[in-house]
Amino acid sequence: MENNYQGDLADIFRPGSVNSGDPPGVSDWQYLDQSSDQETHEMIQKSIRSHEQGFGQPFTSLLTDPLIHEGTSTPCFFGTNLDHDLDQEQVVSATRTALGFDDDHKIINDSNHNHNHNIFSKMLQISPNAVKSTLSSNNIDIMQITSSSSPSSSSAVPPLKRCLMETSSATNLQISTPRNPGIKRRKSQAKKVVCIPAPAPANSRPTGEVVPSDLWAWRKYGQKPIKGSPYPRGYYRCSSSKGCSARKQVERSRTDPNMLVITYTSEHNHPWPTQRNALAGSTRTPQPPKTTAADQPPPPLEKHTTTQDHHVGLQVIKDESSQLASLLETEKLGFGSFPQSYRPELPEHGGGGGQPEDFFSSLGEIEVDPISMLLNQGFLGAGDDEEEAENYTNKDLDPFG
DNA sequence: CGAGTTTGACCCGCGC
DNA sequence: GCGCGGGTCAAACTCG
Repeated sequence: MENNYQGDLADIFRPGSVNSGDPPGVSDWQYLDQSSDQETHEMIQKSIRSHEQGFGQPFTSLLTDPLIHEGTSTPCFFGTNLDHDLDQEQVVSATRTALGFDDDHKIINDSNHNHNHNIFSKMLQISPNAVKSTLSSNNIDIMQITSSSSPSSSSAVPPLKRCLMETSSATNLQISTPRNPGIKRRKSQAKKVVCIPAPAPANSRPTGEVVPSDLWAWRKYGQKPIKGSPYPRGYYRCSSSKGCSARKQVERSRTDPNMLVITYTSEHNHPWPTQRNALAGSTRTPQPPKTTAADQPPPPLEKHTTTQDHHVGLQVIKDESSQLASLLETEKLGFGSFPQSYRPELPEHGGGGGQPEDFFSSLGEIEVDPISMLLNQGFLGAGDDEEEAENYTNKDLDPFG
């Protein structure tokens, strides 16, 4: 049986100190925070302590980048991974250079908002070499990839804290405690929680969410109002393959409507879909609600429209997300410099394949969301050949190099 | 026609 | 045991 587990964000942005010379530990969080406050640190360290006590793995990742949704919210991704023990050798940390940290744990490209670099490009610069070089056994599963000045977030709560707040409950649900022996219960299902910036604030569409599409085909099978939250939760299952048990739940953050909390449940039992038609699995333009306004949850924030950008193959939201789309368009996700072995399975064109151009052209026929791509596919699968990994340097992986 | 979403009903875990 | 609330099912519907 081949290993279909493709890794996730947690596998990539796992622990370790940013500076490989530093001992890993709570102190690593010093670099985390240019924007978070004491309370945030306490939340983090609380999770870390839980982790150290064996209560699962705490946060796994958090990325922010002010340029993606500059002016709306600070994107951050926040994951947990509690369903399996990761091979420590898979863990990535070499972020100081790959992700833009300098020796002082300051963030490169922070305030300058270099628009030629985005979160994805940074993520894609991670070298397998680096992954293996800075691993240690007692690490913290969180790090901030880029700092954000988060200049115009309307919320008084720092984005990081919002993420922590938003995901902490989901995380806690899965932590096994003596009082809560994880037998066979719904709550004990392995979950990965990802907090991402909402493509657009939920305003014109009272029902449902504009869910960032990913390479997987998701079919919505339900939606429920959630008690205590003005926003409904959407339920999606993988439609890429029959029998795939992968599911995800999408809901808008209660504390920050600009954020989407996506909870992934179960793993895909199949490789990435090699090709998808334009509609399959996509979130198509929402139908007008059939129910009365009184039946609808409140959300409203701001108008937006959706579209399917078939050129890039990414569902985007016109207005602020077009920025992201154009970034993807121009940078092609940085995959051009990805080692073949870490590329997703994609259709070959004319027997070509292998060349970046072919790879890029193939992107036009699938939906690509680097977030989920990294989440679900990862490029650091278990059992990566170390020798192979050493063939790639940061330069090789640097789309700008 | 086959893909999707919507939505009320149902199932079931969990707390009291 | 009961009720609440989250998760899933499936019929009805829309869309291309």
